[in-house]
Amino acid sequence: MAASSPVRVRFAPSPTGYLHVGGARTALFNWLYARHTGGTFILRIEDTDFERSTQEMVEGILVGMRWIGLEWDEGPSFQSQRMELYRATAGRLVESGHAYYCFCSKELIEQRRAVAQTEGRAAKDDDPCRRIPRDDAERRRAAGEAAAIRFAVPESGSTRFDDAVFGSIDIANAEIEDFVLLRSDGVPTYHLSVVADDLDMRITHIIRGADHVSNTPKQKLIYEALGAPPPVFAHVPLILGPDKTRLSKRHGATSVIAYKDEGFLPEAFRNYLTLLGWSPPDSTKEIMSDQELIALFSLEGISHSNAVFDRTKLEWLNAEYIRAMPVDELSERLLPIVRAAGYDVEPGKMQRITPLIRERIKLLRDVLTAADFFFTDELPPYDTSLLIPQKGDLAMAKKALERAREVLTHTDFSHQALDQALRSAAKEMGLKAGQMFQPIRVAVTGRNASPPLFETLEVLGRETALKRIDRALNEVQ
RNA sequence: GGCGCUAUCGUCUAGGGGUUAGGACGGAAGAUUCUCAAUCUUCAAACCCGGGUUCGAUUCCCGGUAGCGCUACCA
Repeated sequence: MAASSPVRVRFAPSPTGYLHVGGARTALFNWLYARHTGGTFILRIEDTDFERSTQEMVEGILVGMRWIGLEWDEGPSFQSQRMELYRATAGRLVESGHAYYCFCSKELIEQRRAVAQTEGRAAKDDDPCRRIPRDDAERRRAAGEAAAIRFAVPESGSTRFDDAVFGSIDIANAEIEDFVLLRSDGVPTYHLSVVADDLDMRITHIIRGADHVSNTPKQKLIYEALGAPPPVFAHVPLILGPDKTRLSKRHGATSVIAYKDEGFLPEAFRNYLTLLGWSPPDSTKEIMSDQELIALFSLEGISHSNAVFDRTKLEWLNAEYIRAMPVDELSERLLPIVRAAGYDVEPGKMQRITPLIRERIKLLRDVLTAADFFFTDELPPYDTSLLIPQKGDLAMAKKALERAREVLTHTDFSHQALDQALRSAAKEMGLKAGQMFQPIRVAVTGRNASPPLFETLEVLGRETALKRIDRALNEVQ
């Protein structure tokens, strides 16, 4: 591969499922590499498995890609629309003697494989069709006999490639089966379509999951048979669940859209995923903008071992991004979530609530539990025993609330004024701050943990605050 | 079964022939405080095992073990 040719990378998902975390990370690495090198990022949909591919999943993948913010420069192209290319490529391979027609039944092949395995050899099928003279094969095909096209893997020697992550990998050809290129129904298999497309699209670097390492020699063989130089391969270690098995639906949220719905920020998601299996030259740096990520990203920094997806750390990172976000912007992102939950909140009010909860939420959706008491007039039922302060009794709670009621009736509703007035009231009554403030907090929020009391009161307003205190006094009678 | 890849705190990782093996999340303790959160300080926590090479291996080599991947007319 000429070092000077412009970088062209691709993400090539198969629409048999939603865009999952592993796929998103692969897409992200490709995107980062393209942006880092000023290259081109191509999206290609590998939908040659007609049984399992659906239009819905294609949409799902596009939606996922847009949400995580990975813009592609070319595509999406669809393999289902490029069948001619694959058939022609398979034809060339037969022509040049690198592939042959196979007339075997599925059962026959399985039988041979099983025998090979019991003999302790590679579970590999040695296909006698390979020795059918071409003329005979053509005749049988012309007579209407169905045939697949298999690649004729060299019987000796080995196939080697240099992986940008793992280094040199060498596999004995004797271990590689004569794999199918074109199914008997004329539909290409993965090995054929990837190579044909990657060649056609002039892909220079293939960055993909490490589950493809073992496939790579097969593809290298196709490149060689086609007389084409192979691209650079860079295999990225896999993402595991907490039980160290490959991340899957069993581990809960697996579609990236689920993360969107939970209130993760795409920028935090990108940051976290980039760190999963890659580290910058200065591994002390963890919170990085897209600009930094792009500037620093390199294939050399990709690690060699699989990584466990750590949701807790993702949440921490997300919280970091939330805290760093300007109030206006955060408020704008929060508002639609609040409204979707059925609360009718004015943007102006949301702006005032946001700074009070910004440090208290990890996910955007947390706004619903952290600030619900701001959104409704009437507080839902709550545990009134919470009104009683830790160091105090019911009588004390009542006294505090009654006094608070007086104070709130007359005091200016700014948090400074409230702070001062309530504090001196507590002092007069000989109550500690907590003994005075906790009952009020519970009365106005319905819970014993909330944003700072005075700021909360300020946003709530006099009318609501008094109403809630009255209610608390009633419940306590 | 065969082949391949990998192996540093619980997790993500840095490092690399001689280091107090560094950072982050999480955990613990403390400070602050009207609660919670945030913040700050401190602490605990790792080189898979066995050989070899070497003056010296966590680092290099070999073997073992374990995990993962591939082993389809799926991708």
